[in-house]
Amino acid sequence: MPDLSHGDDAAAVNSLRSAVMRLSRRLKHQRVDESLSPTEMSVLGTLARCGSATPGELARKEHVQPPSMTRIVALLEAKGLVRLDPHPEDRRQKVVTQTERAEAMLEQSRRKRNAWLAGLAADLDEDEWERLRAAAPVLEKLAHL
Amino acid sequence: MPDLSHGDDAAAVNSLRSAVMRLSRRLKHQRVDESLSPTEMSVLGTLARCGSATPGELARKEHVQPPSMTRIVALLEAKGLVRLDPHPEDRRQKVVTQTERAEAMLEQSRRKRNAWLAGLAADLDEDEWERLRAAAPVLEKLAHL
DNA sequence: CATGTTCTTTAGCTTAACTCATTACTCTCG
DNA sequence: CGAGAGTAATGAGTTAAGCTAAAGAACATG
Repeated sequence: MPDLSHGDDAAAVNSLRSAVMRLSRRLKHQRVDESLSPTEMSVLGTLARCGSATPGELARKEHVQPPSMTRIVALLEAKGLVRLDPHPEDRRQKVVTQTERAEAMLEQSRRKRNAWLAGLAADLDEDEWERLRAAAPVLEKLAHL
Repeated sequence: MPDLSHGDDAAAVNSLRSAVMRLSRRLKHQRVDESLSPTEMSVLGTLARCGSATPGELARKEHVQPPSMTRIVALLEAKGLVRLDPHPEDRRQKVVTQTERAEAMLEQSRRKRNAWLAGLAADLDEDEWERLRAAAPVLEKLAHL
């Protein structure tokens, strides 16, 4: 249980908010792959982990409103990275599944990401990396809390 | 020096990217103060730390293009949170300083943020908070690297 | 001085989200 | 069984927050 009277928590929240906003701005432009927005990348990543999901589930995971996810899924489908099938039990829903092409592109983007990583490596020491690794799951938790 | 051959780094980068994008979307909506965008808040925070700065400096710190900062500063000025003075040595530049009103509003928003924090406190244990505190400065570094 | 460079600003555009409303389907309860 | 309530995806229009290109003013340097 965090000590709320401790000023450091408030300061950390401040600092996190600033850093997250600035970082997200950078990430928007520093795309590992042109032609694919960060949210689209994120959706592909989610699909890679979960296998397949309905648009609604994806919207909840990405913290985006359903209409936005409809649009994103449509774009991904147009790029051949995703397939839409009817839901087996509920004909209102659809099932979004990534194609083999998406796997190939994820692999390719993983390579590019490693290059970017190498660039960062020069500026962060091992202790800093360790902190990032440790915090990553907490940030994920925070993101969909 | 990070071990790039170690797959965990790539995974962590993936995870960080996703989490940062989702978090930034949440932060956009979960404003501690209506009527003030996250970037505007961030600028006020920077000014609180640095005293005062030129629009150009602010743009570099926030990783925003100069025209965007012009707009942001203009909005802050319209809300009476910031004052623009001529630069003492270079008449091309201006000096942005926060007003007493900004300090009051920062204090008020600090209170609201603590309430939000209290909400989160229930869902994070002390170890997780510790990781966030530890990672915050690294994220800041990353943000303006 | 003249030319080029830097800082801010203006104007117009793009993107990626949002809200509201609609359609299609499912579920529940009388 | 059928009517009304609820939920899923989507269509249309809007908004927000950044961007680029270009202009104007002030500085710096040959």
